[in-house]
This record gives sequence, C-alpha cells and structure tokens, in this order.
Amino acid sequence: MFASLSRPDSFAKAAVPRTRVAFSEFRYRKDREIFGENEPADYVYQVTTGAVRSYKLLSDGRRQIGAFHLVGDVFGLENAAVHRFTAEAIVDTRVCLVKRESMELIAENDVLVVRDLLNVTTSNLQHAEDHMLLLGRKTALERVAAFLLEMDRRLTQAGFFALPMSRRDIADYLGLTVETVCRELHHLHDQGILGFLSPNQRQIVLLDREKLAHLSL
Amino acid sequence: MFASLSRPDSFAKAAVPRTRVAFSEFRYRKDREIFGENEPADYVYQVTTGAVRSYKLLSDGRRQIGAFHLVGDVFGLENAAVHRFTAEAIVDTRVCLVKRESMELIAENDVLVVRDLLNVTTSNLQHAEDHMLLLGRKTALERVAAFLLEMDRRLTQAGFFALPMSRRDIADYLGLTVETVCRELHHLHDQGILGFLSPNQRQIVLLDREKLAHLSL
DNA sequence: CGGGGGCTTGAGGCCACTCAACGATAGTGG
DNA sequence: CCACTATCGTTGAGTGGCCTCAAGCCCCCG
Repeated sequence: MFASLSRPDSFAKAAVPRTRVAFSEFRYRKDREIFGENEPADYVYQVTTGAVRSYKLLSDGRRQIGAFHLVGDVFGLENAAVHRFTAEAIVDTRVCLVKRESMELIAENDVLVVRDLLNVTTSNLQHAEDHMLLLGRKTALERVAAFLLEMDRRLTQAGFFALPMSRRDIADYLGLTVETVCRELHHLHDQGILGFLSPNQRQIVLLDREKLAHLSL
Repeated sequence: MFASLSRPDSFAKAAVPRTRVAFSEFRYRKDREIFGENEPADYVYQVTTGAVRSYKLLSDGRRQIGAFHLVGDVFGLENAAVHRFTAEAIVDTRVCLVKRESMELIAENDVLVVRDLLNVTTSNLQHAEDHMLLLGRKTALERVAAFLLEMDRRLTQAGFFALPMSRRDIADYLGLTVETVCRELHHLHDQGILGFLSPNQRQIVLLDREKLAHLSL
C-alpha cells in the first residue's frame, strides 16, 4: 500500500474502502536515528526530501550499509515484527510514515495492496542480489565505478548529481575504506572520466559513462 | 502458493478453488543447469532431494553464489519475467515445479497465496541482507565460521552434516578463494572446533558451536 | 578567525590471493 | 579387480591489492 505512494491512483483506491490510513510527516536532522536494528517495526517510511542510510553493525563497530534511500524510496518495510537494519538520516530529511498495523489491516483483504508490498520487497531483493556480487567479487575500482553509475541513475538532474553521503558512508556501502574510495575517485578524475563541481568534492559530473560502465563490469 | 508446499493445508486451500496447478517433478544430474540468468522465468521450483546453487557471473568468469537451495527450499521465484540468477544442480537433484503463469492466475484472486509469495521473498531478502554484511565486512575466518553454522542449522541430522557442495562452491559463496577456505577449515580443525568424518572432508561435525558462534561475530 | 571534522595523500604492512606442486579420491575402462 | 586418470582438496612460497597509520589540507561553521 505504501508502494502506492508513488502511484497515487492505486493508493487512493487502497485507502478508501476501509480504514483511513494514519499518515504523518516527520523530520529528522542530519545523523539522527530513525529506527534501530531489532526494534519493533511499527512504521513504514517514505523519503520526502533528503536521504537515509540503512546499515548493520558488527560488535566491534564494523559497519555495512545495505542501501541508501533517496527521495521517493520506501524503507523500513520488513514484513516482520522487527527492523533488520538501523536507519539514519544522512542529511536533514523529511519522511512520511504509516503505521504498519493499519497497513496490515488493509493488506488482509486487498490483493492489490499485498502485491504492492511484494513489488517493493522484490526490488529490494534485486538490489541486494546485485550488491552481493559487487561485495563478493568486484575490485575497488569496479565498486566505485558501479556506485557512481547507480547514483547517476538515481539522482542526476541537469547533467550532474550532488552526493548527500560522506566518503565514509560510500566506503561502508562498498565494503572498502575511506582512503581507498578517495584514491579510486581520484584515479577516475585523473583519467577524465568524472569531474568535481564543488570544492567539497560532493558534486560530480560523469564525463564518460561508457568507459565507467566498462570499468564497473 | 509455492511456499505452501511446506504447509500442505494452506496449499490445498489455495489450489482447490480455481485452476488446478500444473505440478511436475523433474530430475537434474550433477552440474546440470536448471535455468540461466536472464532466461524467461516460466517456472518456480522446490528442491525434493539434492541441492542447488544460484549464482551470477562477471564477464571474466568471476562467480558469486547468492544462495544454496537445500531440500524443501523454493527457488527461481523472481516475481518478474526473467531469472536473475543461473541455477545448477550441485548433485543429482529432484525438484518439483509449477508454471509461473498458473501461479499468477491464482495469485490474482487469493490474498493468502500472494502473502505466501511475499513471505518467501522476504526470507530471501533477509538472507541476502545478512550475506551482504558477511561479504562486505567479515574476515575469512568469520565467513567460514558463519558458513559452517548456517549449514549446521540447515542440514544437521544425527550430530553431523554432509556438505553437498565443493570447496570452490563454498569459496564462491563466501567471496574467497578455494585455498583460503581450506586453510580456515584446517585452522578450525586444528583448534578442535570441528571434525571431519569422511576421507573427502565433506562430512563435518561441529564440536564447539559456542566458540564457532563467537568467531563468526 | 579559530577549531573541528571531512577529505586527501603518502608510506608501510598484512591478509587474502596467485601460482605451483603434491596427495587423495572417485570414476573409468581394460 | 586393478591400473589409470581427471578432478578435488591440501599445503607452501611469494605477491599484491587494499588496509592501517599518519600527517596535512580544506571547508564549513560557529
């Protein structure tokens, strides 16, 4: 039913017949936790503005970011009682959220709603599958190239994109260190494959997507 | 609906009302391909006996196994037109399969069936999420320890388990090389944490699950 | 304008990989 | 039944890609 937020028609259809879905907007400041791993999954979220990271921690602090959630993305949908990730706002972020309970209630009777849940879950699964290949078998350069192409696809407007996340976030997403991410970016910059538009190196323009695609395998 | 195969009641309920599901059994010899990546996903499968690996390949032959499917497991359920993995029989394997089409037909009207699809997809997603953490952030020893615990959980009977897959399969599952897997296994063997029961080192008994759990983080 | 955190760059180290050789195993055909 | 062989598994030596540690730079923001 949440998936329907990106398909207004279907959403209306789902929301009308029975319970009216409790539907609120909420704001989180930079680096604020939205929910924690193993906490009860009482709400499902959608990014209105900003960006969110979902990650798991090992006991000694090693972190693996499983996904970045950008504007329009749904996150926190676990189909289970508890969250399997911790979610934090990367920058000041607005989300809208609905109670899982009310969603379950609707889902009980509406096939279309459950199908939406299935579609969201399936695309999360597909992303995770692709990311396993990246983490298990790709080199540092290939990972960074793949990351740039993903961000390009998801947030380029007007020929460039502004990364909301830090180098540390990128590293923890790609299974690398900050230093390695830096070096590979620099490497690509030297080859004229990408350009930096801002002093803080977060605004990036891809100058040769073809070559990048080739590098990402 | 396929999930229901492990819950006979629900399956019967789902199957009765409308179309009778086309339902066949099939055999694959060791190392035979069951379906290929990007091929049309016309069937969904469940392992009756044997074991299956699902993997992705890079153009230069690097392979990442995303999951092993053991007796009872459902695989090939993509909720999409094409398969996202190649699936091969690890040993001689029997599967039963249903046409995706007929499943879709039933799913159109039956919430319970779609819920089953959602549940299967969700548990696949959870596995993939855990595996991303392993591939991105765990050491070789931690990966092997985690692998042993997973196999122990999934196929131990009578105090030990017999791995159907080769060292190469294990390596490609864990994002390591064959040699590293070997070395870490022997490392654990030397410490008295596990024992080999067969000459080919495929039958394993875990002697200290506690210590193993600690090593796997 | 001063402090702090993010980013970059270099030097050196280590974990896992590569390459190579050998042993063991199981499958094959005589 | 047994040699023969291909494949799998093990082990060692050496390498290299990425990590660690460290220092300096540059923003950004108070």
